Amino acid sequence: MPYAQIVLPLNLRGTFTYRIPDEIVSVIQAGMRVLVPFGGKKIYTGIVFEIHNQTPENFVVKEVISILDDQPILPSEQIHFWNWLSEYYLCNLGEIYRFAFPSSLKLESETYLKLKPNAVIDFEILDVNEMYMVQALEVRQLINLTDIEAFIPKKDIIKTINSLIDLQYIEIDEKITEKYKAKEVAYVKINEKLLSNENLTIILSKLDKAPKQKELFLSILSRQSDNPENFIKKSDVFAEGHFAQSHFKPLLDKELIEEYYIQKDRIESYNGETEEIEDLSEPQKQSKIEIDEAFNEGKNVLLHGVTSSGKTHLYLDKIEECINEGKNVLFLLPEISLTKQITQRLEKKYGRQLGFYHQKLTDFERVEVWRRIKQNDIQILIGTRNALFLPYQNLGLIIVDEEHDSAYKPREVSPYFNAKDSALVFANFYDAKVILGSATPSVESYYLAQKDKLRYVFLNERFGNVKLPEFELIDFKEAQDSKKISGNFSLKLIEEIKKNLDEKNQTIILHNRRGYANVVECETCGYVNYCSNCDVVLTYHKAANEMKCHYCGQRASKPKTCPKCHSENLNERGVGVEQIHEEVSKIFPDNEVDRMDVDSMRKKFAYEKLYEKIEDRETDIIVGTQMISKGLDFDHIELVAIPKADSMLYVQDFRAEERAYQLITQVSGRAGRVSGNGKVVIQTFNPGHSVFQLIKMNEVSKIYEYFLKERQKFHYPPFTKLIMIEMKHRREDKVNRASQFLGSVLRKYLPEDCVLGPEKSQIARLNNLYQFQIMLKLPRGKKYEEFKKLVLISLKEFEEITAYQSIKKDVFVDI
DNA sequence: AGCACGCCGACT
DNA sequence: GTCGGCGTGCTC
Repeated sequence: MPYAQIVLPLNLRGTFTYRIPDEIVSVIQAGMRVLVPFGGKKIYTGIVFEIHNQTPENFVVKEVISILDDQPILPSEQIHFWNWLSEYYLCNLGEIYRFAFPSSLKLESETYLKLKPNAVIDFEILDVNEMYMVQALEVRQLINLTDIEAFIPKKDIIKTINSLIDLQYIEIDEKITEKYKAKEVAYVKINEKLLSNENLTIILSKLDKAPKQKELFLSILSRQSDNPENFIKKSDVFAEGHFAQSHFKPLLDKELIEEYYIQKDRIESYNGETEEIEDLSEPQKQSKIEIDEAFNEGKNVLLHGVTSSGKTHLYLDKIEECINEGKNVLFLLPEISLTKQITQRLEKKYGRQLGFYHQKLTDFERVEVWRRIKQNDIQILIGTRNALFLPYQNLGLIIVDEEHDSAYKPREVSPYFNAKDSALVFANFYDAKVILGSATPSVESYYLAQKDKLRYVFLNERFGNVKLPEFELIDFKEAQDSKKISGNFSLKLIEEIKKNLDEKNQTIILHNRRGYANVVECETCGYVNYCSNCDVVLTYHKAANEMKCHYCGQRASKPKTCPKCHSENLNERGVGVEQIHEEVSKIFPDNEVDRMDVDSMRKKFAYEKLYEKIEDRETDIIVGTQMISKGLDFDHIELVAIPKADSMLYVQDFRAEERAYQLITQVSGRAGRVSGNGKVVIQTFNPGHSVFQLIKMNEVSKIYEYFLKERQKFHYPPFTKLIMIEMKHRREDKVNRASQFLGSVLRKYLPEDCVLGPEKSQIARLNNLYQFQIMLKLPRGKKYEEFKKLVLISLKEFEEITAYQSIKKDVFVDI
């Protein structure tokens, strides 16, 4: 007897077994969607992962209700990929399913039923419920599952439906159940019968009493005769504002014109001219040869290209080759805002072969891309991490741009997978190649390259041999002692900025902290303003004049006096980007100073407006957070200043120094892109710090040697594997006890030095949930697989304790 | 995840 | 007396 293992869109471990009814056993395949009953009355869209003949023993199996696809919607590569993801990242298949599928492809109980046309119903054999159902369907034709509850007891619904389906009396309406509808565009044309009729004058004279209608008719006629090949969009006719529906309708009624519809893609494709890619420069050609060699040896590539070295140019070249071989390309980016530039370059060449996929698309747009990929109608897909789940037919190359970016593994949305690492595995299932590209590769990728797990290709020269910016360190302590400062700026730095302004160049100032002041503290009693939902101090935002929690988003007004002792001595501590912006505006009152951070960019088109201002050189100085390190490719930025560089280093995170290096290098890449005279000034209390010294020397391999040595010394990745288990509950004692228990279970199976904690998370309470975490430091290699199995056993043992089931538990593999 | 069941305190 | 809070158990 055939059974199917089915994945349901629920956060539950594993797959569920269903019996396959005889009628569909010949057509059902892995990767198809099916409707199945689950629990009391719910119906879900599941995905067939496996078909087998093993009769399950410990439970009563239910039957698959129906199949939704006539061929698999998921290719087998995706099934392998999902299985790998769920094993490697210790997450449930259901979570992956939810994340991977546009929601209109996952129907739930909103499923409609209807009577089978031509069904001859024998009422004699029906029971009461079946009778009700058939009668209701005769009256209403279509009924969704929820409505059926009105006349049939919940527990009998599934039984009734199944038996009526068995009798071939009713069926599930797939056209209705598919929530997705193609977008249709209205077109108009002159009624064809008229065109053969030469007597247009008579027709026109009939319209004399309705001049507007006549005008409209003539307008459509002239469009049509001017350009007989072109279809006339209805919206274009109305666009000029001359005509309204009230002129249109009578013409339709008189059968002078016709209206018709054409299905259209929701996402507009580029229809302009396509052009060829320019030739590669000599250093780029060299890199290309190295990439080709690596690919021939079956190796993937880490392309380390300094800022403005033209990595994109190389990508384009490899994309072209891949397309010519008849294969498809996936181009991954950490975030949508970066798609613009790459798109502009690609769409000129590939036009409609190009597709996009990211979190900002509407559900219907996603389905459209999904289908085009399935039909092999898109050769190049540009997208963010969720684009890994599209049903590619023939993938040949994956490019992971800005591979170091932490947006590839956000901690907010489950499943918690790293898109960069997953891309390497995913590509393998298709026998495709991967290029990881960055100007500042992650330490982990660099290490893989050292071990030749990835081929390291270094593009050490800016395009056109433009010089990299020069670095200067300013000792702020010394400047302070000799009184050569003004606020947060040394006089020397002010001088540098002034010089740059005099030369009519633009300056970027990086300060990676939002808000105006980090803390508002009462000088008299020491009171600080905490968020009421989180264990976090509120940040003062002067521009919005409010206190904000950067974690839960709570806002409060700024207190004028201390809420506790009513003292007016409120002290603002901790410098935010707003304060730096204010300071710079005061130092350079005659110049245009703009701020760029999430708070100032929140308004619609704020980013676009500022972008234009910078491009038109209306802005002289841009003060911003890490946001300014991405995408600001302008020709006249010559100076990058980092007044408080130390703030980036002293963060409680073993990657803090790596992040600081990446951020500084990325921002510095904005300077002197054309002139080669770029300069970066770093102000620090600690100019002797290795990170600053190594950046200044610009000896890339030494920087990575330094990072790797530090990581090895303190047993951090890539020398160990980290798994972090975070537990949350609104009652502190409960989550504390639970985490202690899980800690003890883990220690039972794993060596003592592998388990750290539990301890309170850095933010002990977030959104009113108390948080505790356990860190697992596991060895690499074979041992890791072994230990991870033990972790899984521990987690299962923990889950068996019913008292702890209300605890939210997140597992982060490779934190 | 969702839903039913069952146990306790706050109400008409 | 009942309504509804949420802790617990279960789903192929």
